[in-house]
Amino acid sequence: MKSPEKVLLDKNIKPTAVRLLVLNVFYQFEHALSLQDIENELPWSDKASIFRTLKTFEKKHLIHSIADGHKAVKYALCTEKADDNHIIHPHFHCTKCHKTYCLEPQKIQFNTIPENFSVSDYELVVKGICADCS
Amino acid sequence: MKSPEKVLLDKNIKPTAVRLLVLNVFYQFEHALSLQDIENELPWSDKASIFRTLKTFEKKHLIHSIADGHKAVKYALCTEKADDNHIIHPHFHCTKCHKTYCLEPQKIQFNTIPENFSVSDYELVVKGICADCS
DNA sequence: GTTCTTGCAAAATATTTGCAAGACG
DNA sequence: CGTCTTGCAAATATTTTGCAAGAAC
Repeated sequence: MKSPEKVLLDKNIKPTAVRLLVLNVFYQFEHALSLQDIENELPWSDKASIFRTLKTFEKKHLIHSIADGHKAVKYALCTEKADDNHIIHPHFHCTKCHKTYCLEPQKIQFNTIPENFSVSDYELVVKGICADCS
Repeated sequence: MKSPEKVLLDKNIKPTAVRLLVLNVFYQFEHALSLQDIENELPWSDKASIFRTLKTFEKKHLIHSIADGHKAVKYALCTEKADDNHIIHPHFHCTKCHKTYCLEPQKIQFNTIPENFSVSDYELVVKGICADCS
């Protein structure tokens, strides 16, 4: 298990106090987190700093954002994975508790893209009821 | 071609002035629209009324919402389609002009859903560059 | 010193509700 | 009358930026 400091350094992110705190929050939860979720976990940190930390993490591909359609955008750690074509990044959004989970990446075939549209990424949100709620 | 009034009546929505205006805006555009987009098209209508119109349309399944991760939620007309299992509802989000298009529904096989998670819907957002921007 | 990060404040953007007047049956 | 719809105002929620102090190199 890599130390949090090393995780950040490997991504070329300076391991500052706020950043380590935010990263640790991600390690604590198995589901995706909104800015508000993280602020709730870190009441003594400033929301703007957390916001900028998330943007930094996202730019450096340490986390990715997920639009699950419920309230704010959520964020989750990126999985180590070759960014191959036609690899889909699936998430599961529970319509009851509104938690969003990352699922295993999966290859798909998809062939209804119109002419002259070029694809860079696929984002799938599966809606339903999670194990905790059923 | 059904008249707008009939479209609303068929969905059990009373065809009022604001609702017809909003519906017509959807007919005018081939891409998905945010609340703000619609307000811009209807400067003499009240945003709250448009908002409630969208919620009504969504509840009656005349339109559906799309979270493409860019700014506000967008809405688009529902296609006539059997709500079969494993039918995916794909949208294309252009990362340059930020327009979101509906793509043709497509059947997929998807098998990385964990135990005890029950699926009700799949929503796919494909990211890339649209024909207008390339 | 120069660059980067942080906290505080506040602006900007987006969503949602309360309420009363009017429309409609 | 009773229900539904609308416009106006305002509350709430969410995202984003400006700026100055301090930390890091």
